[in-house]
Amino acid sequence: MNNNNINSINNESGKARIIDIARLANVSIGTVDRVIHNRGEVSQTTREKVLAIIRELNYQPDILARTLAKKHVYKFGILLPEVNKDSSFWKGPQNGIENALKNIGHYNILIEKFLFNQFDRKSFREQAHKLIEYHPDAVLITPVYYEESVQLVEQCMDMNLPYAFINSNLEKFNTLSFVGQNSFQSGYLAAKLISYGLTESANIAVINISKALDSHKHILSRQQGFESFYQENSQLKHHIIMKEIHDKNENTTNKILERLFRETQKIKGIFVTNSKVFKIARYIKNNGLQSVRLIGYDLIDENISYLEEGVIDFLISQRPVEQGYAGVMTLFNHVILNKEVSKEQYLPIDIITKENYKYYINN
Amino acid sequence: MNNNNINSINNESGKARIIDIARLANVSIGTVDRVIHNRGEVSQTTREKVLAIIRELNYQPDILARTLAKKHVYKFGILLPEVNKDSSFWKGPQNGIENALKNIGHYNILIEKFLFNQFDRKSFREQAHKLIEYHPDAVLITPVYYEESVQLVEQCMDMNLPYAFINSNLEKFNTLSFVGQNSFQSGYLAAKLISYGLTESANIAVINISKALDSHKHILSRQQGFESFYQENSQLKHHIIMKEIHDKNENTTNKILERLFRETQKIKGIFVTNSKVFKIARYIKNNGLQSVRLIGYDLIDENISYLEEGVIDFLISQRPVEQGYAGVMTLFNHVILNKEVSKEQYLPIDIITKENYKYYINN
DNA sequence: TTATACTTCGTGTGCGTACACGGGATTCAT
DNA sequence: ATGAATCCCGTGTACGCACACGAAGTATAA
Repeated sequence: MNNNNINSINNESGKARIIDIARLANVSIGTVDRVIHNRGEVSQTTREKVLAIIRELNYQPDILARTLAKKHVYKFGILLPEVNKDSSFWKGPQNGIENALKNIGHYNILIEKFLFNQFDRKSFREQAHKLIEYHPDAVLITPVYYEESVQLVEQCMDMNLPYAFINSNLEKFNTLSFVGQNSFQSGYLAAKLISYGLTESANIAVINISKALDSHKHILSRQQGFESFYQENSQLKHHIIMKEIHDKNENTTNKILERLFRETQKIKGIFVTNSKVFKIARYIKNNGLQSVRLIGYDLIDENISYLEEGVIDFLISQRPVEQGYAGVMTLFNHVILNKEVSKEQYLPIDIITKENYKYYINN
Repeated sequence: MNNNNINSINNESGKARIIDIARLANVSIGTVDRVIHNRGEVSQTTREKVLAIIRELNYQPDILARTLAKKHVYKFGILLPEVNKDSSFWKGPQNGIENALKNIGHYNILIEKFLFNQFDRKSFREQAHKLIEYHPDAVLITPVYYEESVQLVEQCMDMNLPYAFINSNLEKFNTLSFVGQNSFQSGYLAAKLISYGLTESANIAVINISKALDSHKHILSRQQGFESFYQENSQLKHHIIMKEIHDKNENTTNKILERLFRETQKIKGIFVTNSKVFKIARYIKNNGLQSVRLIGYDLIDENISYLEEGVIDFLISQRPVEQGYAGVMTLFNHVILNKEVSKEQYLPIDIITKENYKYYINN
């Protein structure tokens, strides 16, 4: 009549439970629990017997029941730049973080963001300090300043805290994972796009716009990727001119550009190595310069209108939302699910144009 | 000493539980449960009192505890084309489905795929029948054949089964959601890419390659989008030639192409409206045709080598993996989480080149 | 031997929800 | 007034796991 087969070793769903292991090992669930969590107080023989059965049944703890039973609230600390008036780029990762939280929020997870001023080394240091004091269970870092990041990472290692990087990488550290873009290849792609169908000989400008002198490593990689393309395609007869702009105000920028266009004829293309491409676009539009191919980075609000008007031809997107999302999910997979996570998560190098940008704007 | 405040209305985490509602309403949790699940056997007054408190506390059931307690296994039935030797495109959605299952598999979810032969209407009908007999809790449909899809959808409506579409849409039905690409806009973008930097006057061929006469609606939209771009940019002096190829064997295809190139001079660009672009690429490569810009759809294995070699300039990707993923997640959000899902989920129109394709290949 | 300490293990309770079961209260008919 | 039927509702158990508590067993010393 009733099929409550109490002696069944597995339940009908086929998934092994702690009680199944316990029965097979002739011990109680308490003992199995101690073995699973390495809590000691188990004899060597029992321990091995239980472990063998766990392996044999390929036991995977039920994550729902575990979360429900465990009172612990996991805390993720995230160090990333605040949204500033210069660029809305960092809204992306923040949205991605929120999206991730919506997906995994059921699992007793608390996320605290520590936002620093991208252009202020001291602010980075302060927020890093607060991050540590927060006593998180895992950490996501945007390593903007090298030395300070190294220091932070070393603290994490001392405290046995898992950490991952987004947007840029500190390669020499054994991080859980890096989530971002291959900067070199994105620059390489930019060169391809700018040269595509440009058969005549031409001058191409590469412009670095930055606040301070220390251009970030991935900015440099973009530039190198760009140059690498032209080294491999020397038949193109394109000549590259490098230009650094330390971005104080619009006036200085304009003067530098005036001089550039005065001194160099036939500039057919400009590659801006970061999201500040709208500043160049503004100049081009105001001065009625036609037929200059312009390419830069990131689908931020400031760039969209110039993309719409055709002043900017292409934007390369780093999938900012996905960066935040994948960063959080990486911590989650490692800390809560104990899953393997891949060390390098290179996100696609999206090509954005006037015709497709609308479908890249989410949240 | 101990702060087990038994009379606390909310627990420290701030989330309202059933027991909190019960206490506030002076009833037992059983009654609250009956109200929540509309099981009747509750007086009108109590029911309203409980509902009021539920609203006031903004009670959200704990999805983990719910899943744990409920024995029901949710079944999702998915109707989609099998991977065939003509194209590996449908591997993408299948991988996406697997990915989704890995994410939400803890929630007692069973996914059954019903695979039909894309070129066989009868096979579609049979699998649709099996799908219904499977008695799923929700359904994901790739509506390849119109009449049969309509019939299937009507059955779903009769059985009160939620259903969603991926890849292509049946617009007149009130589906849960459509996950796919804006075909018109993708064709529009293709025209932009093919014309970008092509200043000379030229002939551009648009080629439809299909097995049967019934070209799918979204194929037609792609073509219309392409034409639309040139109508809006008549200054380009590009002339469009349409060509239908009913793809029996390579010989027939080659003959048609031979005639095309013989009769029409100065073909500078070719737009293939689906993933069969590798067939054109093969012809172009074998006949040493240089400087023909070639663009088509989908990052499938057959196309990659031609992309590598530079025969295909661009591929437009429909994010096949994400289609499968988003499709399953849509059912999950609706059925298990009772979340709102957006009616139209248009995925980005990715531009794939030799330089960035590697970062789009996952799983 | 008895007292003490330490090791090893089983039991019980709780996490928040679902659902079966059955008990008290009310109504209606006799 | 007594029985049966009906309507409402509370209680208990289960889901799979974590963890506290304490009990039994073993070893060591007095």
